[in-house]
Amino acid sequence: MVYRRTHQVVKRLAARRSAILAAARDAAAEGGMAAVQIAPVAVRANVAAGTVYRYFPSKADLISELIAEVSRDELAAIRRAADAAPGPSSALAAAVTTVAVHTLSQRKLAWGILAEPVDVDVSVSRLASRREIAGEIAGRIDAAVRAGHLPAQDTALAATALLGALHEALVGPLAPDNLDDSAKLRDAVQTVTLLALRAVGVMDARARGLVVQQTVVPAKALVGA
Amino acid sequence: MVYRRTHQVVKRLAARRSAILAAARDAAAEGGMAAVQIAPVAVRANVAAGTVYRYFPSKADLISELIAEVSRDELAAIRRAADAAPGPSSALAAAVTTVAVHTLSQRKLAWGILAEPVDVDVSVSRLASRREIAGEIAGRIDAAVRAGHLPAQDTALAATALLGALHEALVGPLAPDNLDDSAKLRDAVQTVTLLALRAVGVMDARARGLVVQQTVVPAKALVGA
DNA sequence: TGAAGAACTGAACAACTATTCAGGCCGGAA
DNA sequence: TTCCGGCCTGAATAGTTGTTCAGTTCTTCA
Repeated sequence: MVYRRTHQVVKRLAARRSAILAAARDAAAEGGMAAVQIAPVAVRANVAAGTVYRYFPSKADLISELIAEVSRDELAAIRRAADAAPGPSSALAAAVTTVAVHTLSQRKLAWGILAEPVDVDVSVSRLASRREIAGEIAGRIDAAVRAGHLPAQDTALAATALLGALHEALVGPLAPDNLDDSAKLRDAVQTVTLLALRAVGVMDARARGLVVQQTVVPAKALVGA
Repeated sequence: MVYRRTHQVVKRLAARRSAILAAARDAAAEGGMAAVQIAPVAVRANVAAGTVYRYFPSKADLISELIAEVSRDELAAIRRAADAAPGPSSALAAAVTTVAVHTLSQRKLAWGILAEPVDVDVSVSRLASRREIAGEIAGRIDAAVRAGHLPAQDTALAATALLGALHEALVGPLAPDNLDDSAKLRDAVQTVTLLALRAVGVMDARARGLVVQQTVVPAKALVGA
């Protein structure tokens, strides 16, 4: 063997792989999953179309990894926010708010990742990612139920419904299209969070209190949106 | 002019048009919007591919009309159910239940019509249809608010969120895939209806009562699903 | 520095599908 | 019955886009 990968080469390969993924992410953020096409992504990443296939066996694999990456980020953010909360209800509110903020801050990307149909291969991996997030929410609901803050319920179904409500209200085709300034964004986040909390059985007054608590931190995240 | 359309010919043309639309609907019900392809639809409708273009200028027009048709049916069902209810809260519950039942009874079709991305031309017409349904729900929420049964709120956003919750919980990729027997179907409908009513501010106890009221009639509709 | 192998290129290929159109068919009027 | 014009057919066309691969360039190491 007369050729071995140098550390520098390994680094360059990794960088290129990241560049391709980033290019795919940018494309999705601009035009949804339909815009993630090999040729344009390759151009963005400054490589030839064929090179993409040295890093990803197929387009489906590329998209799967993109989805996994975005979902990982979101899940981490949810956990961070929820774990920092003082109690289970507050944690649930934080989790819901985080989902809302993340969704809003990259609407097209979220739409592509959440709803657009893709090959079966991709949909399998997407399903796994979404289940993780739904499971996290379900767990938070469950904690609040066990703490006696919420009535007993099918937490998995509730979590799914909550995510559906958030996504539809914030990025779906019926979502208001004038969520331009940050005041409106914050209003929208608060409104849907309130709806979500009441849906799982939080009393109106208490829900409003929890929503207000969640206002400060996420508002900052929206500035960069 | 030596040729004029006979009544019989007019009828045949209309029948053929309906057949094509029905074929498209069947295809969508089986495999989502992606399965609505000209050639297969033509085969189903017992016509040649080219004939489809004598009835619809393009595939986008065909799909637009399909969506409009399905939405019209659903909207009519919602209105019928809600108008038969004794009061505004009951009407809202009836409307929500109707959406849930309709959605469930044709999951693939609903998914295709609600979420799958299509050409811009189609998305415009789809948006209009969905707005009508969301508007109907928003109106019912508004009536309940005016009657003092619900707190004041952004009814348009609430309606959108409700639809999102229903759809995601019942037909989205996270929806439980074992909604096979009618008992489970009824459970699912009741659960999401309860969530939806609580989301807009119906008190838990009252919401449960409204949900029970709505159980009998729609259950029958599900038998044929 | 040169040989060997890895990485990259980008044009060609392949698969899929909406759309067209020249030619055949059928129904209507006289 | 005959002629005419709209209706229908379905193979060919055209556009799009994922994937391949022969040739080129770059990297490693003796």
